[in-house]
Amino acid sequence: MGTQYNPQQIEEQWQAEWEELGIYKAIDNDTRPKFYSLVMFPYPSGDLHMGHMRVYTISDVISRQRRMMGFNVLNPMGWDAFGLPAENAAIKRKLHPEAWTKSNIKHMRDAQLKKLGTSYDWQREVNTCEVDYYHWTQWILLKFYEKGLVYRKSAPVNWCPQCETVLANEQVENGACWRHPETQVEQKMMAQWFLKITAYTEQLLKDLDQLKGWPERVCLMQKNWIGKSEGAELQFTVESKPNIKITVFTTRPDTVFGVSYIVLAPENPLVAELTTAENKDAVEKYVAESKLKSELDRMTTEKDKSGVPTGSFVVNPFNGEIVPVWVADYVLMGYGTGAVMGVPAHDDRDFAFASKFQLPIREVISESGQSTGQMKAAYTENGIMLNSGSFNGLSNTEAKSKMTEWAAENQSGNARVLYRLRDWLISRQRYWGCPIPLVHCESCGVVPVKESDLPVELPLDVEFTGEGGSPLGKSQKWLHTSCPNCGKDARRETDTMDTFIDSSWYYLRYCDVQNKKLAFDKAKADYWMPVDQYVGGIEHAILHLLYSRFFTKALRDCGLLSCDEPFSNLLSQGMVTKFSQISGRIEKMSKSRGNVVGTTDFFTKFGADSARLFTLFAAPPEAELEWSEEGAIGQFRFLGRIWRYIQDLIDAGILGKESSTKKDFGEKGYDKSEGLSAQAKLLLQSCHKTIKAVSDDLSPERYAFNTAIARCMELVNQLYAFAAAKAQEGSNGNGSSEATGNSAMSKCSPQERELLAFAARSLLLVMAPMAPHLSEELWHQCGFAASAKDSIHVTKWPSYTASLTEADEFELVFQINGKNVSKAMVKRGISEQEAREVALSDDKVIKKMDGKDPRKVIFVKDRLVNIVV
RNA sequence: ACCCGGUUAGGAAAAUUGGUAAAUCCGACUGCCUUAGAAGCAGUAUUCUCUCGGUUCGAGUCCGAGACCGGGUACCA
Repeated sequence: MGTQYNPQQIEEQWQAEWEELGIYKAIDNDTRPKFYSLVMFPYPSGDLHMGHMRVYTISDVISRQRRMMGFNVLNPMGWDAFGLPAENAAIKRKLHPEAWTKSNIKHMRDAQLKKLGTSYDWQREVNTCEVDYYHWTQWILLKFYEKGLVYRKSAPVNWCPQCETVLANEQVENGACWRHPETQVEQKMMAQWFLKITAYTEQLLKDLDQLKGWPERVCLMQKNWIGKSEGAELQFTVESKPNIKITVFTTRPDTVFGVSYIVLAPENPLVAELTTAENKDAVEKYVAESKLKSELDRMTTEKDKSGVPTGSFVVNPFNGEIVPVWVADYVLMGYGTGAVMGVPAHDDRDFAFASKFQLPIREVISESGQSTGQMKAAYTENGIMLNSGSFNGLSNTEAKSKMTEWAAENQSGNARVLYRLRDWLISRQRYWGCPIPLVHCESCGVVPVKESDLPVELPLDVEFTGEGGSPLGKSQKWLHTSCPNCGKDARRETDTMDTFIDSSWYYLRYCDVQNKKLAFDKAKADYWMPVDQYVGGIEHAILHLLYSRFFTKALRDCGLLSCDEPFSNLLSQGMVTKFSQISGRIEKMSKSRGNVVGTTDFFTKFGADSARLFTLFAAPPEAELEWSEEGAIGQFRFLGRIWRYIQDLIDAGILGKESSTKKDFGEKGYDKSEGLSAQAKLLLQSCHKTIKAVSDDLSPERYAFNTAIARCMELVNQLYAFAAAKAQEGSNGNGSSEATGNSAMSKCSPQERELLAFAARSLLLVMAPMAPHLSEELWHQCGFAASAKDSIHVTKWPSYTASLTEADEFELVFQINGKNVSKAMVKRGISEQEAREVALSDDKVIKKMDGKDPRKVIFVKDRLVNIVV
């Protein structure tokens, strides 16, 4: 009797063995084709749960299968280790962020990711909070600075007057400070550092077309985020002050004859200039109120339009009409020119505004070109121009360009393309981030730190109170330095970088992690890049992926890299959910919802292989997956079935290190079907079919892990059916309840023994990427391994014989008028003529046809005959 | 509001190009067992693919309309 399947006994042992053998090491410039497999590296928050494990499992299966397919696989792992939670932990628990982060990393790496049985090349581990890494983050920033991609300007920040510090957006809860729910957060203008991502807007937009391997919706989200809109800028001269012109941006220059007012954003500097004495109080009050509103009111869905008139008027350049200038907070200073022309007849928002304040509504486009009278809503469709002077009668799309031309000729406007994408604010007034390597000198201004003086290290002796401004500013020793330019006293920049910067180039550092002279060697990066398969959460569809694309392009333009796009293929795995006691609903697995399933308990009870199989099996990778303990145990049962079957084969002497049964079946696999029983033939077909199906399912075109596992289960079911049939042989029906066992197996002929060995071999190989521990253990037990140092994970992926993937007979279906009537077993490849004869002589068909003549007969090869009467 | 995506047995899902709907797992049920099982073996059942209309010899699959569910964006001019 063989041993029982006990994952605890085998998993840890093989994990150690793999590490020792170094089989997951990626080799620079190897002759095999390269495959760069990447998973979004985690923030080391301390503990991973089953929900997190999904992405690592998927990425690991891809890596392992590609390795078996003969690729030189780079499958690295690292840590996105800077960030706010470490600082919060420091404030709360008096623990230094570095200590907190490092102990979390150790736990996640050794007790969680390794225990999952992942195949990472740990020699390439990257940690963004280590000097070795952020040295190069700073170096890259200096390269960008040289290129003019880094600049400083004033921008609003969230400011808590109680803490006297800047808050990240996540620290603002319902408009209040996360530490002081009673204190309203204010918007304060401060000088901030920006990265000029807008220099790459068009490339970022255009190259989305190249990303054929990305989910369409991610491309669409990026496209919307970039938000290209084509239109025109039009100038309206202020009536009382002709030297002042208000420039508005509009995508609808064709509606300019319908302008009944102009609106300025409250922050627009023109507001003060244009407000007349009698309107001063009202306008100032309104501006002050809207300053406070911003955060809180953005949450409310339907906002009532508000606004006040400035008392000034402007002239419409097209028709000379005089229209009033208002201030309203539905106009944003940050987009376009901070001024908008109000066309109530053809814009929903303007319609609402005009209705509320009884401003005129003039129709200038309609379906027919005729006035439709009293309007009840804005007409935003295309149509024919009216009330528009010489442009009347044109289609509005035609008028758009004609009117823009007219504006340009008359010095009152021009065509203009606008993007929603803004420059990237990278300043964070925090401690636990990468210091910005710039120095402020009284005489020289902003001066970059010399490359040779990098890295600018984070000082470790900093106090964390969470109050009184940036922690770095309080470290006097660190703050004061000398100017790299003139040598006089200077101050370091106390802002640190947004952590999205750290994660915008980590995939490049993996290519050359040890480099002490450069962020990465160009040749090595060019060998590995682009990433062949990136796997990660949909929550990074916009920012992380867009920033990384920007970095790749900017680094390319710095001459450091050759590729245009970092990630050729992207897989966004769905989230893992579970019923939450707190909300009473099925929700995303998370600590706050109280529905997490820990990894350690499950791994010790049922093993990592069962956890891996369940997360792969329960849903396709992009779909949501509900964690189910019963379901996961089902996978444990499945593995137990494989284990017991193979033990029986070993007990029967069919397999095992000492057994003499053939263990390698060459390129085509075992392919002798002559002399096999019907049941054995089915098994042989099942083997070839499984290899084909799993190969297809694990290919990048499909990544259908769920069906791959289902195919493996079918093969196992077929193996049991074969054993049951064997047990029946000669035992007169009421045989033993165990299908397998020595008695059944020992009845096998030498040919059947070979077939079983082939089946076991094939099954273990195709299961290896998904259940790496069990496959490896049984591989060795069966004697398939060439030596103790050999591994199934570096064994060649099996091939199959196409002709053996199907039975030579199949059920030909007979339909009458598309409805199933009958069927019959016939030879595969039967000709249309033969099939037609068989169909027309079938009893049920004759009966159903009732003597009628077939009008038409449709034949689908190896499937059906459809008789139309 | 707008833009995506989805809806198949009790639950999760399969069905590469229109061609026998329901592979596989969970759950339920039945039988077997001289180790009665969170883990064995063998077997059974459930229903016609959300609704309506169209194209077709033939539609879960393609087209149109609607219902419901999920996601993204959110005054972007």
